[in-house]
Amino acid sequence: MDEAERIRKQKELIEFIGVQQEREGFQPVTARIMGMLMVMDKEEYTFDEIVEEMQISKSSASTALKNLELRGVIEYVTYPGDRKRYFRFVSGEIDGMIDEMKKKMKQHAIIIHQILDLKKDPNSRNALFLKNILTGMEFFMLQLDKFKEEYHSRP
Amino acid sequence: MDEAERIRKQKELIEFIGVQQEREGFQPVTARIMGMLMVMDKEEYTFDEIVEEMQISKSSASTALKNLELRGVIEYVTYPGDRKRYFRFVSGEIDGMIDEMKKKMKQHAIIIHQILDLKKDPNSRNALFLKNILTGMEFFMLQLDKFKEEYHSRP
DNA sequence: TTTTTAGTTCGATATTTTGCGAACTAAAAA
DNA sequence: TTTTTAGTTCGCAAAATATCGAACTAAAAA
Repeated sequence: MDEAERIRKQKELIEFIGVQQEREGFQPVTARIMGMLMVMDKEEYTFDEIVEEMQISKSSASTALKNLELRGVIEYVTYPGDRKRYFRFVSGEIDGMIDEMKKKMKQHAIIIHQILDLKKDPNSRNALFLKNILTGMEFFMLQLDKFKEEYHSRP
Repeated sequence: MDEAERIRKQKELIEFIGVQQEREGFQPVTARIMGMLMVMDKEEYTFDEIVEEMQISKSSASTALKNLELRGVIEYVTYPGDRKRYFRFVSGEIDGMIDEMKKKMKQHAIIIHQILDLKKDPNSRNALFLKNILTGMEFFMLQLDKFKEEYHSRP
C-alpha cells in the first residue's frame, strides 16, 4: 500500500467513524473531528488547522471543539511561546472505560427500579422480566471491579 | 401513594425514558412507545390503542412499530378469533444483552484495528493508546463468556 | 359480493438541527 | 496605545428529520 492509498483510506475511515459517532449522538462536524484526531498521523491540530482541514467555519469549529472538550473526548495543550491551542484526543485508560460502563449501567438500573416501583402487579410479565434483568445487571457490576484487578495482574 | 399519583408518575417516567431513548437514536414517538410498553400496567397494546394513547397518527404508529420490531425491541402476538396484533416489549435475557455488548465491542475493536493499520508511526501517542485499549477490550470480551457461566451457576 | 377492519405507503408540511457569517472579545504583540 | 491573533457568540438560512393526512391494500366479516 503506497502513501497516497494509505491517506485515502484514512479519510475513508474518518468518514466511517463520523457516521458511527453521529449515531452515538454527536453532530456531523463534531463526529468527523473526532475521527480525524484519532486516525490521522498528525495527532495535534490547532484551531485553524482544523478549520482548514475540515473545510468548516470558525464558528462550527468552536462549537464542536467546546462540545468535545466538555464531553471529555479531546483536550488541548499549549507550547511556550505559542499561544495557539493544540487539540488532541484524550488517551483514556481501560479503567476509565469500565467506570463509564458501570455508570451507564447504574443509570439504567435506577430507571428499571422506578418502573418496578410503579407497577401495580409486581408479577406481571414485564415486571418479572425487568427483575430478572436487574439481578443480572447487579451481578455484572460486581464483576467489573474484579475484572479491573484481574486485568492489571494478568501475566 | 394513591392510584392517580402512581399513574401520573408512570407518565412522567415514560417521558423520561423517551428523552433517554431519543439520545440512543430513536425518534421521539418511537422512544415514547417503548417507554409506554415498559412502564404501563397494561403490557399489550393494539395498534389503535397505541394511536389513541399516544395521540399520534396511524402512519406514525405504523412507522414506529415497524422500526421497533425491526430492531428487536418489541414483538406482537395475536389471539384466536381476534385479528388485531397485540404489541408488547420483548423480554430479552441477560445472555442476549451480554452477546449484544460483545458484538458492539467487537465492532469497535475492528475500527481500532483499522486505525492502527493505517498509522504511519505505530508508536505515536494515539497508536500506543489505541493498542492499549485494544488489549483491554480483548481481555474483557474473553471474560464475558466466563461471566455468563458464573451468573447461571450462582447460588 | 360488498363492506369493514387493521393496518401500510407516500407526498406534503411542520419542526428541529446544523452550520454559517458577521460582529464581538480578551490577551498578546507591535 | 494600536493592531493582531485566536478564538467566541448569536441570529439566520438551509438542510435534515419527524409526523401527518389521504389514498391505498389485503384479509376477514357480513
